[in-house]
Amino acid sequence: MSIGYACLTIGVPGTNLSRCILRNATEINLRKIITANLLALEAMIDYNIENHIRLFRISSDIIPFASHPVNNILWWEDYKDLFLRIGKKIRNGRVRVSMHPGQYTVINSSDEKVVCNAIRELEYHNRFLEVLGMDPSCKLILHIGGVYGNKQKAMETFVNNYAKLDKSIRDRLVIENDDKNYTIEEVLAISKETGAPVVFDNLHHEVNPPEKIQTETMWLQECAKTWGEGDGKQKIHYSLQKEGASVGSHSNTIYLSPFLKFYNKLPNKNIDLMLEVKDKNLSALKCNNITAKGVPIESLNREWDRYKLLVL
DNA sequence: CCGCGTCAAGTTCAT
DNA sequence: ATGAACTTGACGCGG
Repeated sequence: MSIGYACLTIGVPGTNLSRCILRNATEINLRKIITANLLALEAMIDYNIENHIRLFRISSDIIPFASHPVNNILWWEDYKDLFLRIGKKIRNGRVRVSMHPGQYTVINSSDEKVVCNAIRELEYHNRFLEVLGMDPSCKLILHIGGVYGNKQKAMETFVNNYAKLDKSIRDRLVIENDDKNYTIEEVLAISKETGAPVVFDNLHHEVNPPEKIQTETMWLQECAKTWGEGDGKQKIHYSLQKEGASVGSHSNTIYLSPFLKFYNKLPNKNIDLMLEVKDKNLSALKCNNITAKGVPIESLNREWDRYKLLVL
């Protein structure tokens, strides 16, 4: 099992991402940010490899306004060398990367323009992974979208619009249950129509349980069946509710007791587990260290010092 | 230079 | 009908 984290690396110099607001998005400024962010991404990848973290979600914010008309930069050509260099590190380091288009990416919208923008957004993410040279086991994770007062119809819209996507995007797309609208049961039904693999998110599942009552283990096994030959290992998302915060918000850190309880119940340990947690790499190290074998002790000690300094 | 309000996009829910 | 939450911390402006 690889355990990974999303988008940002805590406490490591040179890994901070830059951005700007729309009215400052000049070509010069955008280029400055893109270069800085690609170097930051490289630093995050270096860190992950050094610390035996083999699962990582790349932030959507590396290229600012990537699917917005204000950004006309041919970044996939102009920064190709940098992409190739980073991609090589990712492959040699055997890191599995993914991306997760944001909440605005809604391909089942009743508004055609929204769908159009969502497709542009998917194209951006897919291109990013392609330019890095990542194979289709490096996934794009997407929620189903809105309900619009008629879930059955909204699910059909998703299936129809999914079918219209380029094959290269379809080959990467993975769908996930969310905390408000679509339960794991419904996402699995959509998977049946589209063939898209399903990511099981434990907290979303807890907060938004399906009508059909069955154990988490059984849902995990059903999701496992949706992962085909070229899709790589089954992936799941794991997070804990932040105490005292609104329902579905992520905890600051992963507490080992509930994590181990979850881990021990997993029907198949040969899967990849993405943590969604505020302390990012620190929890990834903690969870990797308690489940994995063969992590060098000096790496463990160094990271524990870092962890104590920042979190405890 | 410090601190606090702001930030592309969509949807749902609360008021 | 309008606004906040979702989730997020860096930016950017005003003091």
